[in-house]
Amino acid sequence: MKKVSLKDIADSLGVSKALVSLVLNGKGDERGINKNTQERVRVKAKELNYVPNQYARGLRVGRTDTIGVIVPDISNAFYGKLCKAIEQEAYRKGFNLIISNTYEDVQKEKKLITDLINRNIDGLILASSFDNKNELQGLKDNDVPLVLVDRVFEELDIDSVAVSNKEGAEKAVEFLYGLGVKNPVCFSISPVYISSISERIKGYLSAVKDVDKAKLFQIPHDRIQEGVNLALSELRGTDFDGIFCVNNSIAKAILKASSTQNDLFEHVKIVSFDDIEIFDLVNPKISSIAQPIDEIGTSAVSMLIDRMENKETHTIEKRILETTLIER
Amino acid sequence: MKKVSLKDIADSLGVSKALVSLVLNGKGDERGINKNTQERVRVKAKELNYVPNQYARGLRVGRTDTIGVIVPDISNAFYGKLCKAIEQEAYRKGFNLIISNTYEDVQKEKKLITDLINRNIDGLILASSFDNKNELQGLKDNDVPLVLVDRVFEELDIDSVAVSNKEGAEKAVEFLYGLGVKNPVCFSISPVYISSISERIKGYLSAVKDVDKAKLFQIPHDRIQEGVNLALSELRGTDFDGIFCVNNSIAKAILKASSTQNDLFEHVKIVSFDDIEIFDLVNPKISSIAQPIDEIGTSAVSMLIDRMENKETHTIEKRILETTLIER
DNA sequence: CTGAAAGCGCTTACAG
DNA sequence: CTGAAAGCGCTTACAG
Repeated sequence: MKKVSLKDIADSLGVSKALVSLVLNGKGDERGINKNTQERVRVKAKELNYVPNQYARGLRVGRTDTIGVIVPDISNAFYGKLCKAIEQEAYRKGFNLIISNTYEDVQKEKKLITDLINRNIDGLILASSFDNKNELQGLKDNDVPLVLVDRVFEELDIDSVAVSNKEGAEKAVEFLYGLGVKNPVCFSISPVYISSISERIKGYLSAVKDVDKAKLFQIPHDRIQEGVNLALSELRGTDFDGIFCVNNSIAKAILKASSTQNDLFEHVKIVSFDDIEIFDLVNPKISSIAQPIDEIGTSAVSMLIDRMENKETHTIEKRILETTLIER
Repeated sequence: MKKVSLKDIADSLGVSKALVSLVLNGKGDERGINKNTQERVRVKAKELNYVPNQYARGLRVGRTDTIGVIVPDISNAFYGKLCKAIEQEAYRKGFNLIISNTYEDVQKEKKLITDLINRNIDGLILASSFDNKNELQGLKDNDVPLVLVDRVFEELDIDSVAVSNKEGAEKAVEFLYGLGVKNPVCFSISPVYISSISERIKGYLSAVKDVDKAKLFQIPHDRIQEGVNLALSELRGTDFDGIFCVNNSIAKAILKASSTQNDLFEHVKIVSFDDIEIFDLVNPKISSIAQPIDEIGTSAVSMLIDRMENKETHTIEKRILETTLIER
């Protein structure tokens, strides 16, 4: 049961492959091919259940209509929604997606990037875990259209979409003060070199009133619950009364901890980066800094397509979107 | 800046493309190619930053090492985790994934399937929204290796992986009775023709003691909150004292509703299909029927690869995995 | 030990 | 209005 090819259609109709190709690609009129012939081709193609071989086509025209997407972890609510937004926009514009996760593993990220390039993707949307901008420089040299999302590299000339992380964090901390909080601490996640995280930390440090009393916890990303529990036991008995969480994973771990040590949170206000639906359902109340996820995804796709379509011209754009405070 | 091809390496070394191809595919020793020549080829390939063109390769060998995955919605916790499990196993075995969402849109599902076939995927993992098995029959005729996950079609001879939905639902309802519940109702989701959902409903109906008092709500999948609110207001004042939710989306809507009408839930026990992390963090307590998501994903991938490797032989396998009751 | 050649299925100048 | 031919970059018998 071999697949049907252009030649099969051509032979059974007594015309050339070229003609069939032209008709099926909608260039029949433009090339003045007999209406009747065109119709016969289309009918026969349908009858034989013809499916063009995209590999042959890709080889010939050098385009694959496929976009690669690499994120840390698609099962994280933020990246899940981001991928959904990217997928919808890409689909609308006729592109398929190859999605992969790095789980913050730099080696895996390197391998994935090579894999995707091997597969001749037309472009790449990347939320990178790299600590080193040199890795990306290589990618850029490779001439693959690239847009960074969520996590960016200031020093590199690469298109990117992200939110104003520092300002968002400042907004969060100021909100805590507004609620009467005196000593807000920051629960951050490591690795800290990720731009989004480091910016949020900067925001905390810049907004905190008494820098000497500022407290910053670095929770390892692969042992979040453990780290959060540790931090909380360290804080117990001190005069902290507010927590700024740099992302939703931290906030979830705090929620989990709160189920066994509810007392600790009676007089503690919490605000977290990332708005996730859980926050609507739980106690203690967690306010949040919401990111415009759909807009991030849509922007990333359209910037990437722009970049693909006119590679040479076109200056670098580093788009920064605003966050929204959601009070609870 | 053209991409480097086999020919470039061959020319610059004064050997043939064939030799370069052989060496780079690790067949140098097997074909007895001079160790020294092999080394020169590898060094040169690295130096020129050679990346093989997978489209040319795919065209030639008829394999793409790519698996298509179609799910209703990757931003749903269940499918997000399922995709993660699939991705990890596929990556381990050297395959990439093309992931797409249908959002329960049958037309989109049809188009996506055609798209993926056009892209010459080696196989497809599908959680289908089809109400009609004929759609899938077409796919099967097309000879694309296929494994159904989560949602299956009893009547079709297609490999599949799912859990024992009916038994899981029975377990859930029996658990409610064990807690002293007298009148458990069922919150289901429509469309009801989805196998997983219909099986869970069957389970509820078979486990419920007083069939005359059994109550089944069909909540439309695209207006869940609204439907749940409506159902709850209908139930208010009746003697219902237990809810079985057919999936996590329903349970989340109930949680949301509970924040404004907490009183309603004081004497109502809840159990839901799908175990999601929120359940650890909220009130009212929600027990759950957990699915072995990782195992579903891993099984799907290995069954698919099996199927790809020996298409003709190999009988159909409909794998059913067990669920676990998680009491809260 | 190595090379020349065919061919995967398509698209696109070119020719008539 | 239509066809013959080249060529995208690779792999794999075949020949020596």
